Amino acid sequence: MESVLAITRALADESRVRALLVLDGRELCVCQLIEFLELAPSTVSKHMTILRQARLIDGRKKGRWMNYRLAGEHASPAVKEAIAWLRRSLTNDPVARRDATRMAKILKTGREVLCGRQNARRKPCPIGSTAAGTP
Amino acid sequence: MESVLAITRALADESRVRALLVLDGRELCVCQLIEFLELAPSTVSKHMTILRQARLIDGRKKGRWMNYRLAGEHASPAVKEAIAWLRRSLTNDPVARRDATRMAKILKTGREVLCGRQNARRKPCPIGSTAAGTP
DNA sequence: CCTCCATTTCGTTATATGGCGAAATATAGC
DNA sequence: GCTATATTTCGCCATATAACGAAATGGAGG
Repeated sequence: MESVLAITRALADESRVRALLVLDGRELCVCQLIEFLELAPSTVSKHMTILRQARLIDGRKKGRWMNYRLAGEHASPAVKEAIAWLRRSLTNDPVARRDATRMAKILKTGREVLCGRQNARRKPCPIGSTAAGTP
Repeated sequence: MESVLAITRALADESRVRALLVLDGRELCVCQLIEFLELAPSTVSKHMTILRQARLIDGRKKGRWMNYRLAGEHASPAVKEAIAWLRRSLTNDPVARRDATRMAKILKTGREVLCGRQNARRKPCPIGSTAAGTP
């Protein structure tokens, strides 16, 4: 019961739902999620922690950068089905569509703008290997 | 997006999840749910309101008694799939199993004990037509 | 070692939420 | 009309939660 409640509670916040949807099919770094959600870094970090504790996402550190992606094939059936449910239920949602467009732009703007947004004069995120713009 | 969040938020509480599970395949009256959840009548009423607003359940009044059941075939795909997800994810859950056993007993004890529990010297709930002990 | 940078953790604050009891409302029977 | 009863609504309270900024931590490079 607790694992199911961890999932439902993790999904009970709009920012976390939106984050999960843009994580579909790609790995993103915290800095990209911060840009996307337009929240403070500490807030995004906490949201990611909640999603991770519910096992909805996996995180891996690459140098200074922390990447997150949706739970993969090793995930429990409950997790997999919850993610599938979210995806199906919000496929035609206007917010989700607008988010997808925004995220595409964020991935394009990439390095210079991205980290610079959060702290002036910051060194850009390096390009990662999994997705364009992901460190 | 709001309807999906209404669903996820409704599922983010253990009592509401447990109520949904015992509503599977049966219609129950508030008094039975009060007995089952061991919460105050006002609390159960509020939980049911949340579930109803998320369209996860339907309610209908029968005289003084209010019956609730899971959303039926008219429900949205998101609602249907969320309920199915819950059912599948908690099929073997010990809490859910214990709850099912308890609810079977509550249905058996029926009228005399049920309403009497909540207010001494109360008239028993009349027997309903949909399930044993449901008004 | 240092400085710089990304992220997490911590503490605070405003708001939301789950619980209760009391009051209000709705229904039944006389 | 009345009384009795089931349920909902309201108000209150304790706790949880989402947001923020500051501090702490972890990693990179010199």
